[in-house]
Formats: sequence, structure tokens, C-alpha cells
Amino acid sequence: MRADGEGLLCARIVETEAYLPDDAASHAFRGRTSRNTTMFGPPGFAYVYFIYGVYYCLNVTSEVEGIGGAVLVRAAEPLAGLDVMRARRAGARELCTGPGRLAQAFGLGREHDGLDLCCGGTLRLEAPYEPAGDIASSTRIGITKETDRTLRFFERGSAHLSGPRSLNR
DNA sequence: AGAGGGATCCCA
DNA sequence: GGGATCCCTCTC
Repeated sequence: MRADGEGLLCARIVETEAYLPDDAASHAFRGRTSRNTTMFGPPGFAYVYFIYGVYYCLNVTSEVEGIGGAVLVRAAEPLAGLDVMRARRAGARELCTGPGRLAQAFGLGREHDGLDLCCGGTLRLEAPYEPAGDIASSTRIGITKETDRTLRFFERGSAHLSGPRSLNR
């Protein structure tokens, strides 16, 4: 993923979670509301929401228009613009490990909700700088419903994964 | 392990 | 309107 603005920011996504239609853990589960409207739009758009009064989280819509679904971007390996990320993260060591931190490092907020990530805009998804390694799956983090579904996906061995180590094998 | 923080949503 | 809940993080 890349972002323009305060210099060029670039990071390689290493951890995601899927939120499917008919998934009680998904914001879209109870239907369309003003908050989750983007989830019901076309695929490849940013769904950004505010959580716990503090953080934002970035998702990529993943279903055809009219169906609510998205992929939460949980962690990434920073590749460019580390100085800007560090400044935004107040010098913390982990820059893009965890959805709240990643959004903070990239300076994401409500204004990014609904942006097209696939048409070369200021925030965009691109082909990976380096091919993916071994992809493994686990249960999802931070949810209380549908906790048995293995819909979290991560690059095994990455040094930039969030979550308990026991999930990252 | 516990607090912080505020928007959102559901049910009165 | 009130109250529970929340796809989290930091500091203790």
C-alpha cells in the first residue's frame, strides 16, 4: 500500500482479516447504516472507521456492490517514509504493527473513508514490492462473535505481525 | 490487567 | 434518550 501527502509512504501488507457477509463479527452484519455504508459499495474501496474513541482502522471493501464485506488491514512492513511514520507514532518502535498503529503511521482518518484504492489516488493498493512468502491463517483478533472462524491471514515469519505469538505460527 | 476514549447502535 | 458495546493501544 502507498500514500502520498507528507512525502511518499509505502508498506507491504503482511496481516489481514476477512469480514464476510453473514458474519456476526462484521460491522455489516445488521445491515447498512451511516457508519458502514462504504462496506456495501463496490470492492477495492477504503472503509475507515473510528474505534475506542482513539484509533482508526483501514479496511478494503471486498464484495460486489450491495453486499457488505471488507478486509481489515492489520499489519504491514514499512518500506518508505519511515521518518514521517515515526513522527506520527511519537517515536514508538512498532510503526505498522496493528490496525490502529498502521492507520496512525499513515495518517488515516475519516476523510479516507470511501476512497478508491485501485485507481492511482493518494491512497492506493499496488502489486507487492516483494512476492508474498508462506501465508498462514488463524482465528481473528479482538472479536467476541464467530471466534472460531479462521479468517485472519498473515505472512508466516514476518517480523511485523500483531497479535499473540501463539497465533502467528 | 486496566483505563482511556467517543462514536454508534439498539431498544425504550 | 440511556446504556452497552466496540475489528485497540499504552502504561501500569
